[in-house]
Amino acid sequence: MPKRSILSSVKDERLVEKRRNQIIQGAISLFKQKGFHRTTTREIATESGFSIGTLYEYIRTKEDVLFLVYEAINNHVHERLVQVIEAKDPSPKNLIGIIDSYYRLMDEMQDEVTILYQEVKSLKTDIKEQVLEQERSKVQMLKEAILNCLPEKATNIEAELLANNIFVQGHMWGFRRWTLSKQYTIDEYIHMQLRFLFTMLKSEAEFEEA
Amino acid sequence: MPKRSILSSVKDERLVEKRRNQIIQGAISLFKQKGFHRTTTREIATESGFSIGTLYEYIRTKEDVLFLVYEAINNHVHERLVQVIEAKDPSPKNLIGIIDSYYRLMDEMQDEVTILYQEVKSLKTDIKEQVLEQERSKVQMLKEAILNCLPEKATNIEAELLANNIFVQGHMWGFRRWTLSKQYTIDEYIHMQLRFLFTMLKSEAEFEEA
Amino acid sequence: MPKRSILSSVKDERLVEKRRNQIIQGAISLFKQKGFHRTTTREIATESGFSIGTLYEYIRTKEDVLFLVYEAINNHVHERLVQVIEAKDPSPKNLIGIIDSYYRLMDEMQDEVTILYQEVKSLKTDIKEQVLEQERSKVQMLKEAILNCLPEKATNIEAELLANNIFVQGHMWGFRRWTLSKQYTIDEYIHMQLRFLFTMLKSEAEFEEA
Amino acid sequence: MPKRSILSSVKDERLVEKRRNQIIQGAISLFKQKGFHRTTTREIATESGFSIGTLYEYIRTKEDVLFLVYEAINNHVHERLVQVIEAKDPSPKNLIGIIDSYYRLMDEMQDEVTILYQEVKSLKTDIKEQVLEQERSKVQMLKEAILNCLPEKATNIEAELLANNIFVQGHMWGFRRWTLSKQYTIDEYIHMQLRFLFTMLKSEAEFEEA
DNA sequence: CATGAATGAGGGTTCATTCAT
DNA sequence: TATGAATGAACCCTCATTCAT
Repeated sequence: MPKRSILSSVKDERLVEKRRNQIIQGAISLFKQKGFHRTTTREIATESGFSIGTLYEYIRTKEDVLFLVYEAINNHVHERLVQVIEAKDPSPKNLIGIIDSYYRLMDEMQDEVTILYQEVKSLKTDIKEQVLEQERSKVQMLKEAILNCLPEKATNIEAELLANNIFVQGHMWGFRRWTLSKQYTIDEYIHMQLRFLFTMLKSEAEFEEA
Repeated sequence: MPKRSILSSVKDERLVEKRRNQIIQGAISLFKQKGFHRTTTREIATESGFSIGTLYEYIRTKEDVLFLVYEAINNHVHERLVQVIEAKDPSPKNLIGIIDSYYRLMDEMQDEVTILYQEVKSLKTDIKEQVLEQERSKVQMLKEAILNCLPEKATNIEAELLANNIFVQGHMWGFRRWTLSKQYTIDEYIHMQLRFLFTMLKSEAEFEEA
Repeated sequence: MPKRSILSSVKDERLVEKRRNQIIQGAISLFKQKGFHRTTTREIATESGFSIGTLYEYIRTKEDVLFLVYEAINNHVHERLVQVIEAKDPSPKNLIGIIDSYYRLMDEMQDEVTILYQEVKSLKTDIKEQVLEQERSKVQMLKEAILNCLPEKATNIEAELLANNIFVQGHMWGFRRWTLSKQYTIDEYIHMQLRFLFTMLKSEAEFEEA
Repeated sequence: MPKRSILSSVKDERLVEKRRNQIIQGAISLFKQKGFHRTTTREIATESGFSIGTLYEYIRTKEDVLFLVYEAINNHVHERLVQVIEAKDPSPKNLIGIIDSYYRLMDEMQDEVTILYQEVKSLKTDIKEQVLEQERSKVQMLKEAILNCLPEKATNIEAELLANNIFVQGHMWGFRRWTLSKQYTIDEYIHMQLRFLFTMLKSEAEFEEA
């Protein structure tokens, strides 16, 4: 899913890839701590391991860094999701596996997810579109998993909403862990959310069995 | 719930109240459009109807404005929630009313809610605590509404999670309306979320009846 | 001839006038030494007697300074020219006086004139138009002086060209004084140019007489 | 007239010559459009057809490029002038031919001449000396043409001034064509300037005849 | 000889904050 | 109390120049 729209003045594709990964790692680490606006381009350069001049050989503006970060986070989540879903045949049990994996992934990526929520609004429209499209595709994957694994239990439109709910509840664990984690472990959180889901879909039987 | 921690050099309490409301209205209007960081203190002053010097008679730093805004938004939601809940006796039907009101409130306050998500992280810790505490109290209200209106249908811990889910799903309507509103009207959204909730609580009967 | 198109964020008109004069003096002094591009805005601020922040209260961009300078120089020349021309009735003798004054003015303003030649090209078009219009009006004044003081000696179109020649020869004294001043004093230069002019206009008689 | 003071790290003289011509052509083309300061060394390298690294094999600093350009323009004008003057025997008619050629050359080289006026001032002194010396020699050529073609019509010192006037009026056509070309075609301009010149020199007879 | 990635000083500009009036 | 001119640290970004390959 490259579709790199960010231009670089450096020609060597491999180097661009490498440097951009450094930038992404550096930036994520800083954005986690202080957010996008409070992070300076010089800090990003230093954290990435090179000079400010070099940073600007690989991006055009600071906002490009934000997009690179969004894209990287989204790609990472997307790839993991594809792996999990494609590894399994459709079955209620496997739906549990998929959603469980998704929640755990969100747990691992707490900080990254928080970054996602910060500045989408202020991105230029075309870049914003891309970011939102990336989100949409992930909700679609969850929706199809529901429809495939529990056929005839949910209408298309119900599945869509449930997929959105799951998606956001995943983020919620990251976002609101300051309060949630006082009440539940990640295991308990997942277990309860899954039980609710299967109850909603009137599939308690399948849930217990699995 | 004043608990004003923001100091002002002006003594006249009434004036402080009035000016701060001007600030809050001006700032919300600007933050909606461009976010906190892209809004300047000068703009806030102008939008509030006075000069930059005057602005600084009522706040200490720009971050104070953010807190004032958070507090105002939270208070508004809180008051509305209290109104709805206290107006009704506990009953399944009234739980529907409460949650319905909550969702509609979130619909009205889409932009304000978006503001809430943007910069909490960068607040100084003590102020952050206050903001988070304000959130917590709203989740508690929802939780108690669930426990009171549908007694014995949910454990304490289940109600807590459901309240969190509802809370976040309300925000979600504001946050993700770019995609959700293509699929559902607000009425449909609320109806489906409510049906899911009552199904989870195995209270379909009560839901149909209401 | 104010027509100030340069915006300032400061309201007090008198102060704006005063500060802009400081800027103009400071900038001219620096542009004389190192040209526009090699002068930094910080240097302009310091030379003007205030901080960089204050400088930007009175201009929007560095290019504004250039325009202010152009305008000031042009206005100065214009005013002096108007004074001289209006003080005298039209007569051959007085044409000599006018042109003599013009050349001496150019002598005084050597450095300023050099600045005028430097960056007109890179100004934004609308501002450039203004600057060129200011030049045009001065050539017109010289042309009319010729036509009025030596009626029937030159056609309209000849007077136009002669005015242009005089105008540029005035600049030339400033521009090429590194070589001209080795050959002539300013008095000799003026005398010779005037004699050439009157010869061209076949008015040697009037020249000798005056 | 090589007298190359610009050092190159490349040894092969022929290559140096070739590369420098590329640089000069590229740079002139860019300086015409955006001036010296707004042109980057990278742009010069690209326009010249090679990399930034290679550019710096043939120059030491960006200012060297400016000198190379000055020198090339001056040489070009000089050579053309020499051709014209040496091709003709001294006669009033041929003076007209010489000056006419000079004006037409200036017309062709409008942009180049504009470049000449821009940055001489900021050159280092020794290089500046060379550029000015090159100018001086051209004025001398014009002066001698006047003295030779119209003997006894002008003193040495008058011829010097007239040569300067012609020299600058040639530039003026390039510099001020935005206004001059509204009034005259190049033919008319030249004709009038020549007529003025011959009148000044009291050689109307020779002018009409030629 | 040619290349182009790396460097970092320095440039233009902004904006939160102060303080004299 | 209200004003708004003044401040300067700090930001984003550019670009001449170098040097390892």
